[in-house]
Amino acid sequence: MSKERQLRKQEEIRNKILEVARDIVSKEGVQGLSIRKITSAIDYSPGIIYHYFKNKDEIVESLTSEGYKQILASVRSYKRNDEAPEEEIKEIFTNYIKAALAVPEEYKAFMLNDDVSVLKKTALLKKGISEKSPTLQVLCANIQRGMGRGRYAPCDPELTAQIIWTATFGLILKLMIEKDISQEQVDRLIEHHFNVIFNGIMLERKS
Amino acid sequence: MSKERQLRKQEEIRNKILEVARDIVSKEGVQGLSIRKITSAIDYSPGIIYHYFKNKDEIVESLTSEGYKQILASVRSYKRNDEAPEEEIKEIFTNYIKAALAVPEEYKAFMLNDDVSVLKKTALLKKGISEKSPTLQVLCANIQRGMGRGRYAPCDPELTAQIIWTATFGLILKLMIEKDISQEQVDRLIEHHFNVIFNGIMLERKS
DNA sequence: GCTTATAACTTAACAATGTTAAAACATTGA
DNA sequence: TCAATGTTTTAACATTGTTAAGTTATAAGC
Repeated sequence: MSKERQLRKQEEIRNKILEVARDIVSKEGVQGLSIRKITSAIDYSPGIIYHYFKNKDEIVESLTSEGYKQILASVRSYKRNDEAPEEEIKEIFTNYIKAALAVPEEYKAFMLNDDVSVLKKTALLKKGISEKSPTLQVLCANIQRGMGRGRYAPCDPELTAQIIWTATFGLILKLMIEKDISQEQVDRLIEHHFNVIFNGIMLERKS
Repeated sequence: MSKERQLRKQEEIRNKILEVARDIVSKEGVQGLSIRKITSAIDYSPGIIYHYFKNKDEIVESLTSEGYKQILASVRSYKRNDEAPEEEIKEIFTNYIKAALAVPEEYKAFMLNDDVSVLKKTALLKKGISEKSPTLQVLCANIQRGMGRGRYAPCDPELTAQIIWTATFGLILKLMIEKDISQEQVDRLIEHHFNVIFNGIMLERKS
């Protein structure tokens, strides 16, 4: 009768741990997180952690991948724009950027962790990349659409998607590291970022 | 009479410490570096470190900023190309990327350290940015040259330089995190990266 | 309701980390 | 040789993640 209640209680504490941990991470960064900080915040002894998690890494992984899921969730809503796929790309990635900037510590930890990073998962330059990352998938589809309509220059869509993706990734990290940057500056940078990606810096195409 | 000899000996040990530390970092990453690993490698006791360095951070900073200087040094040689400044840009940044890929751990630690990172120093969007970073400076000058000749679209050179810079930064990190990536793949990505930046993905300029 | 088995939690310790103060040793200059 | 200065070690401290053994609580069976 209490089997489910027991499991629910267990989940509850697990979530409490994650909640407190998330709080610490958002305030002091992922390196400011410690087992004892967590347990003292929930009035338990340090050892208890290992009843709910394998180790500290599992907490961090759980935390950051949840954060990334949240980012991906905020990307789902975008309006189809068949004539100008680049508008769709811009909208999707702008959402992605803003969502990432809302949880910078989680994002950095998730992306830069060699073991988990999406950057690693999306085996670069190999076919079928885009299936693993929804963002890359949509990006790829849009590029193909623009290409099909003769609006974009002929290219390898997956390769191009990777390039746009890494470029945007760099912008995000820059925005996170940079302090004292206003919302207007952020918007202006994003604007210019996509302007370069769509139009390039040159007036006439070469080669 | 031994004042200089003494200083030289001091410098020698300091360098030995840095050398050993660099070795550990290149093998085990910056997080694999520990005071005791260093001192046991040079057959000293842990405490000695603090005779030559303020603390561990100073070692890491010294290490990574040296690594970055080395990267910048490899960028100095490029051939002037007044008709096609983008070729110069491409050459400079390709050198920069390759040099960074040669010391990935140092580069990552240097760039992502909130306290030291160039990303922070180059107060974004403010006038006079480029003076602080030689790479940005040259990049900026090239953009202005291309613009002056009516080869590039009108833009804020400093802003555009920042965009190219962050985009390339993202590419570098991606290349570092991604394992099992061949030299050809790296070259192809770099090629495409600059192709997008120079030409954009669209056939005709919009807006 | 008592007993018992299982789950939840604490305690205390371990090893590894950065760091420091005091002591010991070495070297130099007079 | 002696004192002063510089160099290195020693031993400790506090903080980390982690674990094994013990303790307490909870639930199930009779």
